[in-house]
Amino acid sequence: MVATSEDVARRAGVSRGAVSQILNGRGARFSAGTRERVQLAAAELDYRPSVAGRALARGSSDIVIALIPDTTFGGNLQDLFESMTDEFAGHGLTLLLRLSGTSTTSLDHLLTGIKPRAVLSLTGFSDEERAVLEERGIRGLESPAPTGGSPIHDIAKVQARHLIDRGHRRLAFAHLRDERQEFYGRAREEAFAAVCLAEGLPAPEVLSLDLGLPDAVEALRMLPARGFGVACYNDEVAIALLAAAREIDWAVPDDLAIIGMDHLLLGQLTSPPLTTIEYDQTTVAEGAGRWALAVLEQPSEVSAEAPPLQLRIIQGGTT
Amino acid sequence: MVATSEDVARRAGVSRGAVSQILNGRGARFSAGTRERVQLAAAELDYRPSVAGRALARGSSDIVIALIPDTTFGGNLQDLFESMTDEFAGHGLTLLLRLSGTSTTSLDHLLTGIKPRAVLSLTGFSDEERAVLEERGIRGLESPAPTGGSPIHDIAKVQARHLIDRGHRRLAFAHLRDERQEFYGRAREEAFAAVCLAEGLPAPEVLSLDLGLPDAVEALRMLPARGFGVACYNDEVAIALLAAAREIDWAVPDDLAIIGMDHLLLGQLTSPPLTTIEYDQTTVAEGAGRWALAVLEQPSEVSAEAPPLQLRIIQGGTT
DNA sequence: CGCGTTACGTAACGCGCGTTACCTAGCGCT
DNA sequence: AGCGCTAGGTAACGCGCGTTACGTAACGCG
Repeated sequence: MVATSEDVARRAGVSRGAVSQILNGRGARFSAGTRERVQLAAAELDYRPSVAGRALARGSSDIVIALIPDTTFGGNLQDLFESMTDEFAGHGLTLLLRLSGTSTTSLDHLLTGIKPRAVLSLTGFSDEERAVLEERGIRGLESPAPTGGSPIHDIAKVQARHLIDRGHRRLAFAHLRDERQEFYGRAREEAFAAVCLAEGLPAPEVLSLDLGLPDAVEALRMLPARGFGVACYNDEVAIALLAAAREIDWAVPDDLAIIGMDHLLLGQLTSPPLTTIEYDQTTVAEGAGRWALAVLEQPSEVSAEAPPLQLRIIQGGTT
Repeated sequence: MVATSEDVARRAGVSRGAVSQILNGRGARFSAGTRERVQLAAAELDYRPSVAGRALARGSSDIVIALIPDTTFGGNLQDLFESMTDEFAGHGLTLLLRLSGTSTTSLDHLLTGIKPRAVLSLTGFSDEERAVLEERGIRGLESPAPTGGSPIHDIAKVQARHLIDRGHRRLAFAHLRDERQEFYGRAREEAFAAVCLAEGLPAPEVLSLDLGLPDAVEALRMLPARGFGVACYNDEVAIALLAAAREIDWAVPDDLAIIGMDHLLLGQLTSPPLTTIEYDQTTVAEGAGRWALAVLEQPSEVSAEAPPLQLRIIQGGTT
């Protein structure tokens, strides 16, 4: 049905071993003519080595599995993974996605079974995941943290600084009440609180809401007074709070200042449009992809350099 | 590093062949004692058959690849795939995701390499994709169309009927101007137009917009007059049009009626909240997952029955 | 000529598994 | 005893590939 290396060998008039060597870069020992004949035959037959056979012989496949965190996927992120898929394909690697919400043992099964060349995560691994990878001897690739701390901390810092710069002294952090965001949300909250502390401000209030009007209103009522500046987990939370403020007739940004995160298109359609933070996901992804490829092909040089996360404040009308 | 079937065999004091047979349901010929010893040994060693070895021996792996269409992913859909991942895992299948934006030849490479047990698509395959699957002899699973037409047609119909029921005679369809939606968008538009025709109404106006205010306003200006009822590709488009209407001081729903699709949480935060269509993605996914498993395990009974897509109108304030 | 090199390939093993043909012991029956 | 049968299990092949030890010429050189 599909051409095997045996077919290629026959067509090129050589042995299977020769085909294998030539097509895998170890062909220096063969004459130019033979190399050419093999290359040609492979091309003509559209030969594509079997992942299974190769994995069996070599111990690991050419598959790279990207763990998709339980944070909101879609939109830019999707574009990003798409371009990464193409980029990897160009290097003979197959990028597949795995939703990582499932248990760690499930991940373990995946690894022992598929023997991927590497596992990739743009948001870093949990300790559990790291342990499993280590145990199975599988390469874990995570976008190295830009100097100066993780992206998560950077985001929290930028949000806090912006609110403080705009004159707010009483700050709050608004979580998305979704257990899947637990991990990142908590980190963001802590980093945010740290900035408040460093600036000599009182500890921030902490809100938590679902994306519904009643819930958002309820959250606002938890604030001790008007005049707070709220850093939101993302633009969706920000939109919800904005709607809630309108509902209870709080003026934005006077009674409530809001800064989001993500620069969602929908966030610019509110009135006033959201103040938010943009970062170029495409750049991040391309960087991560390129970096991953480099690491995979030059296992020695683990160049831990990655372009720093560029966070840009989009000044809207909510701060 | 990892236990092989040989290890299990040694530990159970039997041959490797016995292990293979017993663990694959062909163990009726073995004594109960032997079966038990093998099962126990496998459990103790946490034996997990190598995907590669199995794929090689059997011709296809236990991997199921889900093609993720270029439509918006995330949110409910993500939950859905997550639960499907778990459900598949329970049946010894590994569900991986593949962004299908990339070329068909890329899909071809994927198939010939990995030899997945099946390829799954919730939205149906393109003709190209179907051809590739056929050629490679790989099972393509698509959620069978509920009786009475595809989900796409159902959506268009429900939107049109609702607008007509609310007294609108001049209808429009609003596309999302994103080439990735091209395929589904066009189908929806055509189905929508068909309903108009059947009802003796003039052909619908066709709008197309990006999710930005200027673009949405521009789209509205393309309408020949006020008083149109617009069926939107999704809630995001609807939100954009709603914002545009407010921008140019059109009253909703009098000057412009809007019905969305998806029942996005954010769509309920607008003022007025969106009239939209909800469908239980979880149910759809679970149904699809169950169906897929059934088909895979009973290759003969291709029960083409799937629960019909339940579309429910969420009456908001925009119609 | 005789010997050592190099250039060019090939044969063969093993990766982990599924499958099938085959073997052996035990038992019942004539 | 001889035959047939079944239950219970094993040996061995092949899936497609990467890798390495091993030819086998041709060639250079004294």
